[in-house]
Amino acid sequence: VSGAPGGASYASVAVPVPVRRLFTYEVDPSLAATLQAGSRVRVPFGPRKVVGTVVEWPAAPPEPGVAVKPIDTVLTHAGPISPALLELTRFVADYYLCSWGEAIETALPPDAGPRPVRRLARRLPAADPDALSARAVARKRVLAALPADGTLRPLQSFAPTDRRVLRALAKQGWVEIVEQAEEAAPEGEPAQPARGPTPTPGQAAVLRELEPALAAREYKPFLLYGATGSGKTEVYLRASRRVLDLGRGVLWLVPEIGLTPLLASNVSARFPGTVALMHSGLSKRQRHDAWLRVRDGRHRLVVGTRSALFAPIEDLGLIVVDEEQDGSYKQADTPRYNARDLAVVRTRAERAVLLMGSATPSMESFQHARAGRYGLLRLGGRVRQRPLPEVRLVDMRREFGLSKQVKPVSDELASELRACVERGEQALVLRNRRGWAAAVFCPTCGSRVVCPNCSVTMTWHLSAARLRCHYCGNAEAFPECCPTCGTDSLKLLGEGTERIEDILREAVPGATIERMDRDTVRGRGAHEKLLRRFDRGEIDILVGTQMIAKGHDFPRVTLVGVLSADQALGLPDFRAGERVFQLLTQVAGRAGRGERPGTVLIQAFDTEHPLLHQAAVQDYEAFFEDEVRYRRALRYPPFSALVQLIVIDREPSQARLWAGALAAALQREGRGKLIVGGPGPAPLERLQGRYRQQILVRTAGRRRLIAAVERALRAVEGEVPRRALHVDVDPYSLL
DNA sequence: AGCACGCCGACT
DNA sequence: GTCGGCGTGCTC
Repeated sequence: VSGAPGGASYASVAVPVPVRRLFTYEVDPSLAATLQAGSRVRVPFGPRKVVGTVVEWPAAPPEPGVAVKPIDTVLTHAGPISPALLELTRFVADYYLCSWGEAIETALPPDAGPRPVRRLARRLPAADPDALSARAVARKRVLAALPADGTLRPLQSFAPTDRRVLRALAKQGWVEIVEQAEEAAPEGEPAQPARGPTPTPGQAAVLRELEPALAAREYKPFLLYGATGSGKTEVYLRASRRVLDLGRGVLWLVPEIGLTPLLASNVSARFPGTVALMHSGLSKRQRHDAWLRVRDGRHRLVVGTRSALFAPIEDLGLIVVDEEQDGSYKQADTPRYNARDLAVVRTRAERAVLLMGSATPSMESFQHARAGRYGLLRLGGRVRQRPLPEVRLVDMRREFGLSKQVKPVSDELASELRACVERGEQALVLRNRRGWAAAVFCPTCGSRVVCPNCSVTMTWHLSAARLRCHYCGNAEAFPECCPTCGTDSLKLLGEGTERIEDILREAVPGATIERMDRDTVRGRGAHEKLLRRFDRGEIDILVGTQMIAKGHDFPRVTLVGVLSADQALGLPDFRAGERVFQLLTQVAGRAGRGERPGTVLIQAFDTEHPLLHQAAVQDYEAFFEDEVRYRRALRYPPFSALVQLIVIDREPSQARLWAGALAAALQREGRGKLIVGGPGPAPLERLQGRYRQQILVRTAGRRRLIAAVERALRAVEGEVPRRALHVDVDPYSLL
C-alpha cells in the first residue's frame, strides 16, 4: 500500500489552513502502531509546527519531487476523532467550500491550554510554630494557620503576602507545597427528576406520530409546526425521554440568545445528571471539559447552540432543532455552515430522528414538509387555552394627517402604554434600530453623514455623544457643519431605541422604562440579568431591538408595540419579507402569555401590505403561500440553491476586474445551467475601507451548483487572490 | 492562517 | 547608510 517493500509509509493530513488541499507526511515505523484515521498529529508546516488531523492512513506516496516531512508526534491525550465526526467535517468542507482542516477545527473544542493547577500547603510533622524564633512573627502566624495534623490547605486561601511566607517556610523545610490538577467542578444536579405536566391532547397526538420513528433506528426528519405557546418544548422533552430510555443520545440545538443556560436548567431538572451544556458563553476550559465528558459518555443529552452540532455523542438517536428558522444557526465566518442543515446530514448518517420546531418555519423547511420530504407535525391550540393576542395595525399616515407631525410613537400606542402601566402590567416596545438617530441629514444639500470607511450612514448615539458606524465601529464627534456643503443646519433623521426610550419617558410619566439593545447589554450575563429584572416586575416597559422578541415567557406582558414594522420590508434581500413576518409573529407571541389577554400594536406606513395583515392574524400559511409564489417566480430558495460570492479590494477597479474574471469563470463552468447574477456592487458597497463586488449564483441542483463554483474558484486561483474572496453557500442574509 | 522573503520611506 | 512598512507566495 505504502510504497516499496520495507519503504516508508505515508499519511494524508488535513491542516488548519484555508487551503483546500491535503498534505502527505511520512510515518515513522515507531508511530505506526498508534496512528489511525482521525489521529491528531503535530507536523512541520513551512517554518512552523501545526496540529493537523490524519484523514487517510496508509495513504499513497506523494508525487515525485515533493519533499515529504515526517510526522512529529501523535497527540494521544485527546484521542482520535471518530469516523462519524471525520465524515461530517468532510461534508462541511466539500459543501461549504472550506478546507477539511478548517472544518475539523470548528468541530473540535477550543484548546483550553494546560489544566490549571491548585497548589496546596501542608505542615510537615516536625514543624512547630513555637519552635520558631519570636522575631519571625509572620512565619509563626502562617505556620500556625496550617493544620497540625498535616492536612492540605489551598494556597489560594492565604493572602498574597502570606503565600510568600509559605514559600519561605517551604524553603526552610517546615512546609511542603504540593500541586494538584484542578478537578472539573462537580455538577450539583438534583437527584430527583422533575415530573413534567401531562401532555395536552395535541402534544399526545404529535408524540404518537413520532413514536414509531423514535423506536425505529432510521433516519426520519420532522417539522413540528405550532404557534408560540402551543407547547413544543414539552414534545421535545418527551421525545428526548423516549430516546434516552432506548439508550441512545440526544442533541438539542437552540438559537444563540443568551438564554441557553435557562433552558438547560429546565432540561436538567427533567434529566438530572445527563445534560451537558455547550454554548459560546462558556469559557474555553468549560467547553473543553464538557466536550470530553460528552465523548466519554457521561452526558447523553447535549443542549447547545450552533457549534454543539458537532458534539461527540455516540449512538445519536435524536436531534432537536428548536426555532429552526433562526438565523443564528448560520455561522457568519468560515466555515459558513448552517447547523440546522447539517443536522439533516448528521441524523441521516447516524440513522436518527430529526425534530425541527418552529411557529414560523423557514420557507425551506415548510416547503420540504409540504413536499413530503419531512414529516409535518401540527401542534394546535395554546397551552391552558390562552387566547391569541388582539393585533391592531396602526396607520402612521393617518397618524401624521391628524397631528401634522411625524411621531415615532403614535397616540394610540402611547395611550395603550399608559393604560397598561396603570393596570400594573408590562409592555414591550420593539424598534429595530439602536442609537438616538439613524442618520444626520443636511437639508441644504440633501446629503447624509456617511462613514469614511463604509457606505452606510453614521448613527447618532446621544449618551455616548458620538456618531458611530455600526459596521466598522468608527466613532466621531457630531460635525459642526455639513461635511459636504459646509452649512450648519444639520438635522437628525430616524429615531433609534435610545430616542424611543426618551419619548416613552415623556409619554408614559411615572413608568419604569429600560432599554435592551447591544449598547445596554454587553458582556456575559447582562442580557439575562436585564430580562430577569423585567421578569421580577422591576421594569414596566422594555424598549429594544429584536433582542426583546426572543426569550422568555413573561406572564405579565399584555402589550407589545412594534415601531416601523414595514421598514425592513424594503431591504434588498430576498428573505426580507420572511424575516419581518417571523419577527412580528415572534414578538406578538410575547403578549398575553399569562392569564390576561394581550394586545399588539403594529405601527406602519404601508398598512395595506398583505404580509402585515397575515402577521396580524397570525396566518403563517397565508404568508407562506404568497411568499412561495414569489420565490418560485424569481427562482430563489427553496426553488434554487444559492451561493453568494463577494470580491473585496481597497481599489474598486481591482475588485471589479477580479469579480468580472470570476463571473466569467462561473458562466463557463456552469455550462449554461447557472443563473449568474452580477457582478455588481454588493448591497453594502464599501465596508471597512474595502470595496465589495457581489456575484449571486443559483440553480436548482445544489450539488451541481457547488461543483461548478468549486471549478470556477480553481480556475481563477492564480488570478484572484484567495483573501479577496468571500464564498457563502446558502447565505442567510445578503446584506 | 502564519510566516518569510522582498522591495521602497523616515530615522540613528 | 539601516529599520520596517505590509504586498505576495508557499506550506507535504
